[in-house]
Amino acid sequence: MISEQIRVRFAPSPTGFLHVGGLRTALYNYLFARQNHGVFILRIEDTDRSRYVEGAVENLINTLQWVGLDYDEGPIKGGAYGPYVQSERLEIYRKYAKQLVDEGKAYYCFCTSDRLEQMRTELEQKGEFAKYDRFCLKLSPSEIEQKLKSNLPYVIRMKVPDNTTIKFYDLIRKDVEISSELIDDQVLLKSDGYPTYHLANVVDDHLMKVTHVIRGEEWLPSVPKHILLYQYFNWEVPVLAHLPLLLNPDKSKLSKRQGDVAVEDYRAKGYLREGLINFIALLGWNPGDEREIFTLEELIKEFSLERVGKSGAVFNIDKLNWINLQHIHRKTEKEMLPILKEILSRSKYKDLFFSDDYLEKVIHAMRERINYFAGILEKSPYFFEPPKEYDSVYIAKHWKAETPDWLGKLIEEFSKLNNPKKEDFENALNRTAEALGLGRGKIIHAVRLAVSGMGEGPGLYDILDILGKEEVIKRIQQAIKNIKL
RNA sequence: GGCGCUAUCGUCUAAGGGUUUAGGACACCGCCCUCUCAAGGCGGUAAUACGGGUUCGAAUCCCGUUAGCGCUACCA
Repeated sequence: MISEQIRVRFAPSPTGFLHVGGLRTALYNYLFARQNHGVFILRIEDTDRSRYVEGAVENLINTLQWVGLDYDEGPIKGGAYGPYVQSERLEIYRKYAKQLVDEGKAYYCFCTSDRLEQMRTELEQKGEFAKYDRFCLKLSPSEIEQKLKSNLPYVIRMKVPDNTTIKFYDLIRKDVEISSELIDDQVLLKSDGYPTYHLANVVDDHLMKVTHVIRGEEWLPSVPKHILLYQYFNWEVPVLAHLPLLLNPDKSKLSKRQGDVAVEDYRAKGYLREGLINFIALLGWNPGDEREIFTLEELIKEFSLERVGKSGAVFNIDKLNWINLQHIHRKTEKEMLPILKEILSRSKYKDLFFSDDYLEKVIHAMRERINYFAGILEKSPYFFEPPKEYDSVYIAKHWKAETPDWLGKLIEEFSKLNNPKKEDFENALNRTAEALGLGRGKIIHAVRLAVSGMGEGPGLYDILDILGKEEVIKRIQQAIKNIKL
Protein backbone atom coordinates (compact mmCIF):
# COMPACT_ATOMS: atom_id res chain seq x y z
CA MET A 1 0.00 0.00 0.00
CA ILE A 2 1.32 3.41 -0.90
CA SER A 3 2.07 5.90 1.86
CA GLU A 4 -0.28 4.18 4.24
CA GLN A 5 -0.26 5.86 7.62
CA ILE A 6 1.38 3.79 10.28
CA ARG A 7 -0.92 2.87 13.15
CA VAL A 8 0.17 0.86 16.17
CA ARG A 9 -1.45 0.02 19.46
CA PHE A 10 -0.58 -0.78 23.03
CA ALA A 11 -3.26 -3.14 24.29
CA PRO A 12 -2.88 -3.95 27.97
CA SER A 13 -5.43 -5.75 30.06
CA PRO A 14 -6.37 -3.76 33.15
CA THR A 15 -5.45 -6.27 35.81
CA GLY A 16 -3.63 -3.93 38.16
CA PHE A 17 -0.59 -1.80 37.58
CA LEU A 18 1.54 -1.16 34.53
CA HIS A 19 4.26 -3.79 34.46
CA VAL A 20 7.74 -2.71 33.31
CA GLY A 21 7.46 -5.30 30.54
CA GLY A 22 4.26 -3.60 29.49
CA LEU A 23 6.03 -0.27 29.59
CA ARG A 24 8.69 -1.59 27.24
CA THR A 25 6.04 -2.79 24.79
CA ALA A 26 4.25 0.55 25.05
CA LEU A 27 7.51 2.43 24.57
CA TYR A 28 8.54 0.56 21.42
CA ASN A 29 5.10 1.07 19.93
CA TYR A 30 5.23 4.73 20.85
CA LEU A 31 8.72 5.26 19.42
CA PHE A 32 7.82 3.49 16.21
CA ALA A 33 4.66 5.56 15.82
CA ARG A 34 6.28 8.90 16.56
CA GLN A 35 9.27 8.22 14.36
CA ASN A 36 7.02 7.46 11.41
CA HIS A 37 4.53 10.22 12.13
CA GLY A 38 2.00 7.52 12.75
CA VAL A 39 -0.72 7.02 15.31
CA PHE A 40 -0.29 5.46 18.75
CA ILE A 41 -3.47 3.83 19.98
CA LEU A 42 -4.26 2.75 23.52
CA ARG A 43 -6.77 -0.07 23.65
CA ILE A 44 -8.03 -1.67 26.83
CA GLU A 45 -8.41 -5.44 26.61
CA ASP A 46 -10.84 -6.10 29.44
CA THR A 47 -12.56 -9.20 28.11
CA ASP A 48 -11.87 -11.27 31.20
CA ARG A 49 -14.44 -10.19 33.73
CA SER A 50 -12.98 -12.37 36.45
CA ARG A 51 -9.73 -10.43 36.36
CA TYR A 52 -11.18 -6.96 36.34
CA VAL A 53 -9.51 -4.64 38.83
CA GLU A 54 -11.19 -1.45 39.99
CA GLY A 55 -9.34 1.67 38.94
CA ALA A 56 -6.78 -0.18 36.84
CA VAL A 57 -7.58 1.70 33.65
CA GLU A 58 -7.22 5.08 35.33
CA ASN A 59 -3.98 3.93 36.88
CA LEU A 60 -2.65 2.74 33.55
CA ILE A 61 -3.43 6.00 31.79
CA ASN A 62 -2.01 7.96 34.67
CA THR A 63 1.24 6.02 34.61
CA LEU A 64 1.57 6.29 30.85
CA GLN A 65 1.11 10.00 31.21
CA TRP A 66 3.77 10.18 33.90
CA VAL A 67 6.41 8.56 31.72
CA GLY A 68 5.39 10.79 28.85
CA LEU A 69 3.94 8.28 26.41
CA ASP A 70 0.91 10.18 25.23
CA TYR A 71 -1.51 8.27 23.02
CA ASP A 72 -3.40 9.68 20.05
CA GLU A 73 -6.51 7.53 20.21
CA GLY A 74 -7.89 5.66 23.17
CA PRO A 75 -10.20 5.76 26.15
CA ILE A 76 -11.25 9.21 27.42
CA LYS A 77 -9.54 10.85 24.48
CA GLY A 78 -11.58 8.99 21.87
CA GLY A 79 -10.80 8.71 18.17
CA ALA A 80 -12.34 7.73 14.87
CA TYR A 81 -12.30 4.00 15.49
CA GLY A 82 -13.64 3.73 19.02
CA PRO A 83 -14.75 2.70 21.45
CA TYR A 84 -11.26 1.71 22.62
CA VAL A 85 -12.39 -0.44 25.51
CA GLN A 86 -13.22 -3.96 24.42
CA SER A 87 -16.02 -4.49 26.91
CA GLU A 88 -17.84 -1.72 25.05
CA ARG A 89 -17.50 -3.52 21.71
CA LEU A 90 -19.29 -6.77 22.52
CA GLU A 91 -21.83 -6.44 19.71
CA ILE A 92 -19.07 -6.07 17.16
CA TYR A 93 -17.39 -9.32 18.19
CA ARG A 94 -20.68 -11.15 18.32
CA LYS A 95 -21.46 -10.03 14.78
CA TYR A 96 -18.15 -11.27 13.40
CA ALA A 97 -18.33 -14.53 15.32
CA LYS A 98 -21.79 -15.13 13.89
CA GLN A 99 -20.49 -14.38 10.43
CA LEU A 100 -17.86 -17.10 10.77
CA VAL A 101 -20.47 -19.58 11.96
CA ASP A 102 -22.70 -18.75 9.00
CA GLU A 103 -19.79 -19.27 6.65
CA GLY A 104 -18.88 -22.58 8.22
CA LYS A 105 -15.57 -21.32 9.57
CA ALA A 106 -16.62 -21.59 13.19
CA TYR A 107 -19.21 -23.55 15.11
CA TYR A 108 -21.29 -23.59 18.26
CA CYS A 109 -20.04 -25.73 21.10
CA PHE A 110 -22.18 -26.72 24.04
CA CYS A 111 -19.64 -28.81 25.91
CA THR A 112 -19.52 -28.29 29.64
CA SER A 113 -16.25 -27.47 31.32
CA ASP A 114 -16.55 -30.80 33.13
CA ARG A 115 -16.59 -32.69 29.86
CA LEU A 116 -13.69 -30.66 28.48
CA GLU A 117 -11.64 -31.25 31.59
CA GLN A 118 -12.30 -34.96 31.48
CA MET A 119 -11.41 -35.11 27.80
CA ARG A 120 -8.15 -33.30 28.43
CA THR A 121 -7.04 -35.49 31.31
CA GLU A 122 -7.71 -38.57 29.21
CA LEU A 123 -5.69 -37.23 26.30
CA GLU A 124 -2.89 -36.12 28.57
CA GLN A 125 -2.72 -39.54 30.18
CA LYS A 126 -2.33 -41.04 26.76
CA GLY A 127 0.44 -38.52 26.24
CA GLU A 128 -1.37 -36.79 23.44
CA PHE A 129 -1.79 -33.13 22.66
CA ALA A 130 -4.90 -32.00 24.57
CA LYS A 131 -6.91 -30.62 21.69
CA TYR A 132 -10.67 -30.20 21.59
CA ASP A 133 -12.19 -33.36 20.12
CA ARG A 134 -14.73 -31.54 17.94
CA PHE A 135 -17.61 -33.26 19.63
CA CYS A 136 -19.94 -30.39 18.81
CA LEU A 137 -18.80 -30.11 15.22
CA LYS A 138 -20.73 -33.31 14.59
CA LEU A 139 -23.99 -31.84 15.79
CA SER A 140 -26.72 -31.60 13.16
CA PRO A 141 -28.30 -28.22 12.34
CA SER A 142 -31.51 -29.25 14.06
CA GLU A 143 -29.69 -30.37 17.17
CA ILE A 144 -27.91 -27.03 17.30
CA GLU A 145 -31.11 -25.11 16.83
CA GLN A 146 -32.79 -27.08 19.56
CA LYS A 147 -29.98 -26.47 22.02
CA LEU A 148 -29.90 -22.78 21.23
CA LYS A 149 -33.65 -22.56 21.71
CA SER A 150 -33.48 -24.19 25.11
CA ASN A 151 -30.98 -21.53 26.15
CA LEU A 152 -28.09 -23.89 26.77
CA PRO A 153 -24.90 -21.96 27.38
CA TYR A 154 -22.57 -22.14 24.38
CA VAL A 155 -19.30 -20.86 23.02
CA ILE A 156 -18.24 -20.33 19.43
CA ARG A 157 -15.12 -22.15 18.33
CA MET A 158 -13.06 -21.54 15.22
CA LYS A 159 -12.64 -24.46 12.87
CA VAL A 160 -8.96 -25.05 12.28
CA PRO A 161 -8.08 -26.87 9.04
CA ASP A 162 -6.24 -30.19 9.26
CA ASN A 163 -2.83 -30.80 7.80
CA THR A 164 -1.91 -27.27 6.98
CA THR A 165 1.30 -25.55 7.81
CA ILE A 166 0.97 -21.93 8.75
CA LYS A 167 3.88 -19.78 7.78
CA PHE A 168 4.38 -16.19 8.67
CA TYR A 169 7.06 -13.57 8.76
CA ASP A 170 7.94 -11.67 11.90
CA LEU A 171 10.06 -8.54 11.77
CA ILE A 172 12.12 -9.78 14.68
CA ARG A 173 11.84 -13.58 14.46
CA LYS A 174 11.95 -13.76 10.65
CA ASP A 175 10.27 -16.84 9.15
CA VAL A 176 8.26 -18.98 11.53
CA GLU A 177 6.08 -21.94 10.72
CA ILE A 178 3.72 -24.05 12.78
CA SER A 179 1.62 -27.03 11.78
CA SER A 180 -2.13 -26.61 12.12
CA GLU A 181 -2.28 -30.03 13.77
CA LEU A 182 -0.98 -28.33 16.89
CA ILE A 183 -3.63 -25.66 16.92
CA ASP A 184 -6.74 -26.19 18.96
CA ASP A 185 -10.23 -25.22 17.80
CA GLN A 186 -9.89 -22.06 19.80
CA VAL A 187 -12.89 -20.55 21.55
CA LEU A 188 -13.65 -17.18 19.97
CA LEU A 189 -16.74 -16.17 21.86
CA LYS A 190 -17.13 -17.19 25.48
CA SER A 191 -20.39 -18.30 27.04
CA ASP A 192 -20.71 -14.99 28.85
CA GLY A 193 -20.83 -13.22 25.50
CA TYR A 194 -17.33 -11.79 25.77
CA PRO A 195 -14.78 -12.53 23.07
CA THR A 196 -11.45 -14.19 23.77
CA TYR A 197 -8.25 -12.33 23.09
CA HIS A 198 -7.78 -14.03 19.76
CA LEU A 199 -11.04 -12.86 18.21
CA ALA A 200 -11.00 -9.44 19.80
CA ASN A 201 -7.47 -8.53 18.82
CA VAL A 202 -7.91 -9.57 15.20
CA VAL A 203 -11.24 -7.79 14.81
CA ASP A 204 -10.04 -4.66 16.56
CA ASP A 205 -6.69 -4.47 14.83
CA HIS A 206 -8.48 -4.66 11.51
CA LEU A 207 -11.25 -2.24 12.39
CA MET A 208 -8.80 0.19 13.95
CA LYS A 209 -6.61 -0.06 10.86
CA VAL A 210 -3.58 -1.17 12.83
CA THR A 211 -0.63 -1.64 10.46
CA HIS A 212 1.98 -3.07 12.83
CA VAL A 213 1.41 -5.39 15.76
CA ILE A 214 4.28 -4.97 18.20
CA ARG A 215 3.83 -7.09 21.31
CA GLY A 216 5.51 -9.56 23.66
CA GLU A 217 6.94 -12.88 22.57
CA GLU A 218 4.38 -14.77 24.66
CA TRP A 219 1.98 -14.22 21.76
CA LEU A 220 4.12 -15.89 19.15
CA PRO A 221 2.58 -19.37 19.49
CA SER A 222 -0.93 -18.04 18.91
CA VAL A 223 -0.09 -16.12 15.77
CA PRO A 224 -1.29 -18.99 13.50
CA LYS A 225 -4.76 -18.72 15.00
CA HIS A 226 -4.77 -15.04 14.20
CA ILE A 227 -3.47 -15.59 10.66
CA LEU A 228 -6.26 -18.09 10.09
CA LEU A 229 -8.82 -15.58 11.32
CA TYR A 230 -7.50 -12.90 9.00
CA GLN A 231 -7.81 -15.38 6.16
CA TYR A 232 -11.34 -16.32 7.19
CA PHE A 233 -12.39 -12.69 7.17
CA ASN A 234 -10.36 -12.00 4.05
CA TRP A 235 -8.47 -9.23 5.80
CA GLU A 236 -4.89 -8.15 5.38
CA VAL A 237 -2.52 -9.33 8.12
CA PRO A 238 -0.63 -6.49 9.82
CA VAL A 239 3.14 -6.55 10.05
CA LEU A 240 4.15 -8.60 13.09
CA ALA A 241 6.96 -7.91 15.54
CA HIS A 242 7.28 -10.05 18.66
CA LEU A 243 9.50 -8.57 21.33
CA PRO A 244 11.80 -10.63 23.55
CA LEU A 245 10.75 -11.06 27.17
CA LEU A 246 12.06 -9.23 30.20
CA LEU A 247 13.59 -11.53 32.80
CA ASN A 248 14.45 -11.74 36.49
CA PRO A 249 18.13 -11.93 37.48
CA ASP A 250 17.74 -15.73 37.55
CA LYS A 251 16.43 -15.62 33.98
CA SER A 252 12.89 -16.59 34.81
CA LYS A 253 10.12 -14.40 33.43
CA LEU A 254 10.16 -11.04 35.16
CA SER A 255 7.89 -11.19 38.17
CA LYS A 256 7.12 -9.84 41.59
CA ARG A 257 9.08 -11.51 44.42
CA GLN A 258 12.40 -10.68 42.79
CA GLY A 259 12.00 -6.93 42.98
CA ASP A 260 9.69 -4.23 41.79
CA VAL A 261 7.88 -4.79 38.53
CA ALA A 262 5.30 -2.01 38.60
CA VAL A 263 6.24 1.26 36.98
CA GLU A 264 4.50 2.85 39.97
CA ASP A 265 7.12 1.36 42.27
CA TYR A 266 9.92 3.10 40.44
CA ARG A 267 8.03 6.33 40.37
CA ALA A 268 7.45 6.09 44.11
CA LYS A 269 11.14 5.54 44.76
CA GLY A 270 11.90 8.72 42.93
CA TYR A 271 13.43 7.48 39.70
CA LEU A 272 13.33 10.02 36.91
CA ARG A 273 10.98 9.16 34.07
CA GLU A 274 13.90 9.86 31.73
CA GLY A 275 16.06 7.30 33.50
CA LEU A 276 13.43 4.58 33.49
CA ILE A 277 12.54 5.12 29.84
CA ASN A 278 16.18 5.20 28.80
CA PHE A 279 16.95 2.00 30.65
CA ILE A 280 13.86 0.17 29.40
CA ALA A 281 14.60 1.21 25.83
CA LEU A 282 18.01 -0.44 26.04
CA LEU A 283 16.54 -3.77 27.15
CA GLY A 284 16.37 -5.44 23.77
CA TRP A 285 17.38 -2.54 21.58
CA ASN A 286 20.63 -0.67 20.97
CA PRO A 287 21.58 2.15 18.64
CA GLY A 288 24.42 0.25 16.97
CA ASP A 289 27.10 2.52 18.35
CA GLU A 290 28.34 3.15 21.85
CA ARG A 291 25.92 5.81 23.02
CA GLU A 292 23.77 4.86 25.97
CA ILE A 293 22.15 7.98 27.31
CA PHE A 294 19.08 9.12 25.45
CA THR A 295 16.10 11.38 25.98
CA LEU A 296 12.68 10.33 24.68
CA GLU A 297 13.12 12.68 21.71
CA GLU A 298 16.48 11.15 20.88
CA LEU A 299 15.00 7.68 21.13
CA ILE A 300 12.27 8.61 18.68
CA LYS A 301 14.96 9.63 16.25
CA GLU A 302 17.23 6.61 16.78
CA PHE A 303 14.88 3.71 17.40
CA SER A 304 14.38 0.97 14.85
CA LEU A 305 12.66 -2.39 15.07
CA GLU A 306 15.44 -3.87 12.95
CA ARG A 307 17.85 -3.37 15.82
CA VAL A 308 15.66 -5.12 18.38
CA GLY A 309 17.29 -8.33 19.57
CA LYS A 310 15.72 -11.77 19.83
CA SER A 311 16.77 -13.02 23.23
CA GLY A 312 15.29 -12.19 26.61
CA ALA A 313 16.86 -9.43 28.67
CA VAL A 314 17.46 -9.42 32.41
CA PHE A 315 16.14 -6.37 34.21
CA ASN A 316 19.35 -5.24 35.82
CA ILE A 317 18.72 -2.74 38.59
CA ASP A 318 22.39 -1.67 38.79
CA LYS A 319 22.32 -0.47 35.24
CA LEU A 320 19.03 1.33 35.82
CA ASN A 321 20.62 3.08 38.78
CA TRP A 322 23.58 4.21 36.73
CA ILE A 323 21.47 5.43 33.83
CA ASN A 324 19.19 7.27 36.21
CA LEU A 325 22.20 8.99 37.74
CA GLN A 326 23.30 10.12 34.29
CA HIS A 327 19.94 11.80 33.90
CA ILE A 328 20.22 13.34 37.35
CA HIS A 329 23.50 14.87 36.13
CA ARG A 330 21.56 16.59 33.38
CA LYS A 331 18.97 18.23 35.60
CA THR A 332 18.96 21.33 37.77
CA GLU A 333 18.06 21.30 41.46
CA LYS A 334 14.95 23.29 40.66
CA GLU A 335 13.78 20.68 38.17
CA MET A 336 14.25 17.92 40.70
CA LEU A 337 12.67 19.77 43.63
CA PRO A 338 9.09 18.55 42.96
CA ILE A 339 10.25 14.96 43.04
CA LEU A 340 11.85 15.32 46.47
CA LYS A 341 8.81 17.17 47.78
CA GLU A 342 6.53 14.44 46.51
CA ILE A 343 8.59 11.83 48.31
CA LEU A 344 8.74 13.84 51.52
CA SER A 345 4.98 14.25 51.45
CA ARG A 346 4.59 10.50 51.58
CA SER A 347 7.29 9.95 54.19
CA LYS A 348 7.36 10.15 57.96
CA TYR A 349 8.51 13.75 57.56
CA LYS A 350 5.30 14.74 55.81
CA ASP A 351 4.18 17.09 58.60
CA LEU A 352 7.46 19.00 58.81
CA PHE A 353 8.10 22.14 56.82
CA PHE A 354 11.19 22.65 54.68
CA SER A 355 11.63 25.63 52.41
CA ASP A 356 12.28 25.19 48.71
CA ASP A 357 15.60 26.89 49.20
CA TYR A 358 16.57 24.41 51.92
CA LEU A 359 15.51 21.40 49.85
CA GLU A 360 17.37 22.60 46.78
CA LYS A 361 20.52 22.82 48.86
CA VAL A 362 19.93 19.28 50.08
CA ILE A 363 19.49 18.08 46.51
CA HIS A 364 22.66 19.86 45.50
CA ALA A 365 24.59 18.18 48.30
CA MET A 366 23.18 14.71 47.65
CA ARG A 367 22.71 14.51 43.89
CA GLU A 368 25.95 12.64 43.24
CA ARG A 369 25.32 10.26 46.08
CA ILE A 370 21.95 8.80 45.13
CA ASN A 371 20.47 6.79 42.32
CA TYR A 372 16.85 7.76 42.98
CA PHE A 373 15.31 10.40 45.18
CA ALA A 374 14.07 8.25 48.03
CA GLY A 375 17.81 7.69 48.47
CA ILE A 376 18.06 11.16 49.96
CA LEU A 377 15.89 10.12 52.88
CA GLU A 378 17.70 6.83 53.20
CA LYS A 379 21.23 8.22 53.03
CA SER A 380 20.85 11.59 54.69
CA PRO A 381 17.94 11.57 57.16
CA TYR A 382 19.90 14.11 59.17
CA PHE A 383 18.70 16.85 56.85
CA PHE A 384 15.20 16.19 58.11
CA GLU A 385 15.71 15.23 61.75
CA PRO A 386 18.59 15.24 64.28
CA PRO A 387 20.48 11.97 64.55
CA LYS A 388 18.92 9.51 66.97
CA GLU A 389 21.97 7.32 67.15
CA TYR A 390 25.59 7.44 66.15
CA ASP A 391 27.53 5.00 64.00
CA SER A 392 29.56 2.85 66.36
CA VAL A 393 32.31 2.02 63.90
CA TYR A 394 32.83 5.69 63.18
CA ILE A 395 32.84 6.47 66.91
CA ALA A 396 35.53 3.88 67.50
CA LYS A 397 37.62 5.39 64.77
CA HIS A 398 37.15 9.11 65.27
CA TRP A 399 35.83 9.83 68.76
CA LYS A 400 38.56 10.18 71.39
CA ALA A 401 38.37 10.83 75.09
CA GLU A 402 39.37 14.45 74.43
CA THR A 403 36.85 14.99 71.66
CA PRO A 404 34.15 16.55 73.86
CA ASP A 405 36.66 19.19 75.05
CA TRP A 406 37.71 19.98 71.50
CA LEU A 407 34.13 20.28 70.38
CA GLY A 408 33.44 22.54 73.33
CA LYS A 409 36.08 24.89 71.98
CA LEU A 410 34.56 24.63 68.54
CA ILE A 411 31.13 25.56 69.81
CA GLU A 412 32.69 28.67 71.33
CA GLU A 413 34.12 29.62 67.96
CA PHE A 414 30.90 28.85 66.10
CA SER A 415 28.91 30.91 68.57
CA LYS A 416 30.85 33.99 67.62
CA LEU A 417 29.83 33.65 63.99
CA ASN A 418 27.18 35.92 62.59
CA ASN A 419 25.00 34.32 59.92
CA PRO A 420 27.86 32.07 58.82
CA LYS A 421 28.35 30.67 55.35
CA LYS A 422 30.24 27.57 54.36
CA GLU A 423 33.62 29.30 54.40
CA ASP A 424 32.95 30.85 57.81
CA PHE A 425 32.39 27.43 59.33
CA GLU A 426 35.53 26.22 57.65
CA ASN A 427 37.64 29.12 58.93
CA ALA A 428 36.27 28.80 62.43
CA LEU A 429 37.03 25.10 62.48
CA ASN A 430 40.54 25.72 61.19
CA ARG A 431 41.18 28.32 63.88
CA THR A 432 39.99 25.94 66.56
CA ALA A 433 42.16 23.11 65.31
CA GLU A 434 45.15 25.38 65.17
CA ALA A 435 44.55 26.73 68.66
CA LEU A 436 44.33 23.18 69.96
CA GLY A 437 47.41 22.17 68.02
CA LEU A 438 45.48 19.45 66.19
CA GLY A 439 45.10 18.27 62.63
CA ARG A 440 41.79 19.38 61.14
CA GLY A 441 40.75 15.85 60.40
CA LYS A 442 40.43 15.05 64.08
CA ILE A 443 37.76 17.67 64.48
CA ILE A 444 36.10 17.31 61.10
CA HIS A 445 35.24 13.66 61.65
CA ALA A 446 33.94 14.26 65.12
CA VAL A 447 31.73 17.10 63.93
CA ARG A 448 30.41 15.00 61.04
CA LEU A 449 29.48 12.30 63.51
CA ALA A 450 27.87 14.82 65.86
CA VAL A 451 25.67 16.51 63.29
CA SER A 452 24.80 13.55 61.10
CA GLY A 453 25.34 10.46 63.21
CA MET A 454 26.98 8.88 60.18
CA GLY A 455 30.36 8.42 58.64
CA GLU A 456 29.42 9.24 55.09
CA GLY A 457 27.82 12.05 53.19
CA PRO A 458 28.52 15.39 51.52
CA GLY A 459 31.45 17.61 52.45
CA LEU A 460 31.16 18.60 56.10
CA TYR A 461 30.98 22.33 55.44
CA ASP A 462 28.10 21.76 53.03
CA ILE A 463 26.23 19.93 55.75
CA LEU A 464 26.93 22.70 58.27
CA ASP A 465 25.90 25.37 55.80
CA ILE A 466 22.60 23.62 55.11
CA LEU A 467 21.81 22.89 58.76
CA GLY A 468 22.73 26.38 59.94
CA LYS A 469 24.57 27.65 62.99
CA GLU A 470 21.89 27.14 65.64
CA GLU A 471 21.08 23.59 64.62
CA VAL A 472 24.76 22.70 64.31
CA ILE A 473 25.59 23.91 67.79
CA LYS A 474 22.55 22.17 69.22
CA ARG A 475 23.52 18.88 67.60
CA ILE A 476 27.13 19.09 68.76
CA GLN A 477 25.96 19.69 72.31
CA GLN A 478 23.61 16.74 72.05
CA ALA A 479 26.40 14.52 70.76
CA ILE A 480 28.75 15.48 73.55
CA LYS A 481 26.03 14.50 75.98
CA ASN A 482 25.02 11.27 74.20
CA ILE A 483 28.15 9.69 72.85
CA LYS A 484 29.76 7.50 75.47
CA LEU A 485 32.98 5.67 74.89
C1' G B 1 4.92 -34.46 27.69
C1' G B 2 4.05 -31.69 22.80
C1' C B 3 5.12 -27.35 19.99
C1' G B 4 7.72 -22.83 19.45
C1' C B 5 11.44 -19.17 20.48
C1' U B 6 16.31 -18.11 22.17
C1' A B 7 21.73 -18.98 23.19
C1' U B 8 28.76 -13.61 22.94
C1' C B 9 32.03 -11.35 29.62
C1' G B 10 27.98 -12.08 36.13
C1' U B 11 24.32 -8.39 33.44
C1' C B 12 22.81 -5.16 28.94
C1' U B 13 25.04 -5.63 24.34
C1' A B 14 28.62 -4.64 19.49
C1' A B 15 30.90 -7.48 15.67
C1' G B 16 25.63 -9.25 9.59
C1' G B 17 32.21 -15.25 6.95
C1' G B 18 38.21 -12.46 6.69
C1' U B 19 39.53 -5.09 9.34
C1' U B 20 38.96 -9.49 16.05
C1' U B 21 45.03 -10.71 20.35
C1' A B 22 36.01 -10.65 20.18
C1' G B 23 34.62 -3.85 21.18
C1' G B 24 31.57 -0.76 24.72
C1' A B 25 28.55 -0.07 29.20
C1' C B 26 26.90 -1.64 34.26
C1' A B 27 28.73 -4.41 38.29
C1' C B 28 33.42 -6.03 40.51
C1' C B 29 38.85 -5.13 41.73
C1' G B 30 43.13 -1.60 41.91
C1' C B 31 45.20 3.38 41.59
C1' C B 32 44.45 8.87 41.51
C1' C B 33 41.49 12.79 43.77
C1' U B 34 39.93 13.47 49.06
C1' C B 35 37.58 15.48 55.85
C1' U B 36 33.98 10.64 55.07
C1' C B 37 30.77 8.62 51.30
C1' A B 38 29.84 9.43 46.47
C1' A B 39 30.80 11.60 41.70
C1' G B 40 34.91 12.03 38.33
C1' G B 41 39.72 10.29 35.98
C1' C B 42 43.03 6.15 34.85
C1' G B 43 43.87 0.87 34.70
C1' G B 44 42.45 -4.45 35.40
C1' U B 45 39.71 -9.34 35.74
C1' A B 46 35.92 -11.43 32.64
C1' A B 47 32.44 -14.24 27.10
C1' U B 48 31.35 -16.62 21.57
C1' A B 49 27.04 -23.29 25.78
C1' C B 50 28.73 -28.24 23.64
C1' G B 51 29.55 -31.52 19.32
C1' G B 52 29.62 -32.15 14.27
C1' G B 53 29.68 -30.20 9.42
C1' U B 54 30.09 -26.20 5.01
C1' U B 55 34.37 -23.00 3.71
C1' C B 56 41.03 -21.35 2.04
C1' G B 57 38.75 -18.96 6.48
C1' A B 58 33.00 -19.14 11.31
C1' A B 59 30.99 -15.79 17.13
C1' U B 60 28.81 -15.10 12.28
C1' C B 61 25.92 -20.33 7.63
C1' C B 62 23.76 -25.65 8.34
C1' C B 63 22.62 -30.01 11.54
C1' G B 64 22.40 -32.25 16.29
C1' U B 65 22.82 -32.00 21.70
C1' U B 66 22.15 -29.25 26.02
C1' A B 67 20.07 -25.32 28.66
C1' G B 68 16.66 -21.27 29.50
C1' C B 69 12.14 -19.22 28.49
C1' G B 70 7.28 -19.06 26.30
C1' C B 71 2.74 -21.38 24.70
C1' U B 72 -0.25 -25.62 25.30
C1' A B 73 -7.69 -22.09 29.08
C1' C B 74 -14.63 -20.07 27.95
C1' C B 75 -6.49 -15.56 30.82
C1' A B 76 -4.53 -11.87 28.38
